[in-house]
Amino acid sequence: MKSLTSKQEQMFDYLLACVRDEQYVPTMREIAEHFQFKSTNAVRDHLKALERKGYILRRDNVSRGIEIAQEYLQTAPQGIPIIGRVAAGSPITAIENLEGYLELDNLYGGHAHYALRVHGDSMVDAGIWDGDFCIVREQPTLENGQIGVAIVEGEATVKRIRQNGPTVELVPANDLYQPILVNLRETDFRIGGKVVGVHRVIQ
Amino acid sequence: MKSLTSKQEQMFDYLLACVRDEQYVPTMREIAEHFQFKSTNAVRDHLKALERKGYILRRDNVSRGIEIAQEYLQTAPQGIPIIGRVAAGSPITAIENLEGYLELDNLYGGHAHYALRVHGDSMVDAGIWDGDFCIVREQPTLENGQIGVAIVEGEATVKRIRQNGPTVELVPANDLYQPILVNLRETDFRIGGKVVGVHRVIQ
DNA sequence: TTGACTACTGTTCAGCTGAGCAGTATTCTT
DNA sequence: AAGAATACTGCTCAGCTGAACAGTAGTCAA
Repeated sequence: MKSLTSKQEQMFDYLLACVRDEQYVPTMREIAEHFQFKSTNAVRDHLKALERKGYILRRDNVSRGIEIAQEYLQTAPQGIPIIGRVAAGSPITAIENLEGYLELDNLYGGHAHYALRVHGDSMVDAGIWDGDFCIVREQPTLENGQIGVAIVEGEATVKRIRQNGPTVELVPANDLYQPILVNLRETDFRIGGKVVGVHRVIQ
Repeated sequence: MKSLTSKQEQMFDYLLACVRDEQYVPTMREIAEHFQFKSTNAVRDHLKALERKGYILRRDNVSRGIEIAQEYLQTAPQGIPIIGRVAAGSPITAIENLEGYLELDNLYGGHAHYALRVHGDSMVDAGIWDGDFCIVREQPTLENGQIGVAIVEGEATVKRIRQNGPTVELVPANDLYQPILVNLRETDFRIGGKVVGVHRVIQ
């Protein structure tokens, strides 16, 4: 994007502040007053420059018809910064270390996902601990042996799920527990989805 | 909040659509045209009602001076819905099962947090696997034995950290590895923070 | 030194804008 | 049966608004 002069930048910052912080687009006269211009034409020239350089869009002949270009309208980046290699000597969250942002909506967004809190330690060997949140993608079936949510008689549990004909085997990941066998002919059973993520809050 | 009549609701929905989806507050005449009113006074009456009931705020004598009340301006809830007990028979993501939303910014927001991708299996017995994201709260010290980020000669690793006088012990959570001893007098060492969360993406 | 660009002042003008008043009709509550 | 609220039409008016034109002054590159 083309660079702005210092005056143009001031004006753009003012517009951003108005539109983003208030929900409020100023008129040319309001802008003129803010910058203590004695003519609206000063504003007009600046707005023209900002439009030409792609920072704003304007609706002609419409009061308060200024629109901030999409790419400048973004709010602060969402999520937690992901740090890659730590550059020697620099503070750990320095920009040069930044690899991206960890954000659940971005990671799992778009499809039907939900989180389920795990009770008990039956899945510890799969790295799923008591109290962890399982992030589940809703889907009606699983490949044999995948970890998913089994809903047995309305009760949801996270297990490794294997189907053998009319019997579904819910296999814990902990030697202290035995697999649970569910007879599809006798028991109300459905699959709540596939576990696609695990989140643990410590302390 | 007071309830709206159906016409008032239509108008409020229209305003919400304009303001939220476009960045654009309509004039009374634009609203009148949209609803095919022949007089702006119909709009005026509705806006008055909406203002009286607290759904909007108005700037008097200002063009496009409509403001949506803060509580209605919220965008869609962020994060992944957390499902509690699954009500029998109902679809799993039904509202009655909803317990809240899993959202990293809410969980860890406010303070200086970052995420660090774990390489290797030295912390598997602590439930931190190869490829997991550790969510780290920046802090300069740890209590003895807490899991945190150790930065040794600019290299960041997640370990259980214990300090014995001039020596720091980086203890893996895996019997296959030996603790690493760091001499503070010889080695550049600092603590990158405390691990307060773990996130794993499966598949 | 010429021309392009930036950064304004000053003024005019058509048309937009919200506010206000006077009505009408309908529905709902008391 | 009466009053209040809703849901409009129709019209006027002061003041706001963006656009346009004619200037001035400074900077900067060719």
